[in-house]
Amino acid sequence: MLINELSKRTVITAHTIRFYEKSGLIKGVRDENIKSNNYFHYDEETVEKLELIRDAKAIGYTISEIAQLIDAWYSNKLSKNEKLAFLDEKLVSLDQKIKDLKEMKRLISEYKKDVLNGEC
Amino acid sequence: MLINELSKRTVITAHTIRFYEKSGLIKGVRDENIKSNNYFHYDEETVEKLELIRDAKAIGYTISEIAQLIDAWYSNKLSKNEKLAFLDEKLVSLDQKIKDLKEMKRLISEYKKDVLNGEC
DNA sequence: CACAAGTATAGACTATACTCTAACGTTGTA
DNA sequence: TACAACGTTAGAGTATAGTCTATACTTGTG
Repeated sequence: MLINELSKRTVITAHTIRFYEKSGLIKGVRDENIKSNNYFHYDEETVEKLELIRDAKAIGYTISEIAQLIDAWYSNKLSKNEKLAFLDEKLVSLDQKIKDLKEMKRLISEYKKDVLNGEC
Repeated sequence: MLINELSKRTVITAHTIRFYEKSGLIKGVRDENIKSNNYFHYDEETVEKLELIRDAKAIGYTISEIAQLIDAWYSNKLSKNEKLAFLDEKLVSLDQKIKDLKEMKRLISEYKKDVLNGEC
């Protein structure tokens, strides 16, 4: 598929998709048989990757962290053990983030009590 | 206390503290009795605020969200009901973030299984 | 065929959140 | 008293993550 379809399917603008491509997160390929243009073609895997990018961004991952995640997911730059170690690291940091969020919930709930009691 | 002590106690650079002050997150006061300089003085509440800023930043809140949080916490710009509504909103969005993080954990765990089984 | 819509590239622009530099005045200490 | 350390302000610079514009060529439609 071409960039316009990819954009429509992922609800990410073509500009942003090209930005992700420049950043190395995704990679389109050119059709050698077509000499009249040099349009990029994208596959289903790219759709998946863009969905992963959206999810990972939503939880606060940076572009370079997401690039590493995509490497662990889709490329063979890492060995099996390196992939597992990297994914374990991510799981640990996600647990930490969940802990931080719960602590903030506790803080806000406590403060809510004070507000209810008219203490501030 | 002066900015240097505040900086040491919070482990936040004076530059960054001044940036937060410009952004309206904290507020130092000048001592009317001292005419020779116009140094800012900070109280314990400012230390607390900077700790709140650190915590809130860690979970992904922006400066302007933190400014609102500090208003709900320390100022009287909001009525009791407005404060409660704002805090409830924050609790809901924290729950959503926790859900997102758990979903990402699930994704990563699933992928880890695939890697273990040599499926990718 | 005209012309709207799609595609590529380079580069400018924006917002957020710092981070640093310069210039200059104040305070504390050997 | 010299001078290092501290404080203030204005403004420049950096990194991240887009977002938009201009230019130019290609493709699809009435």
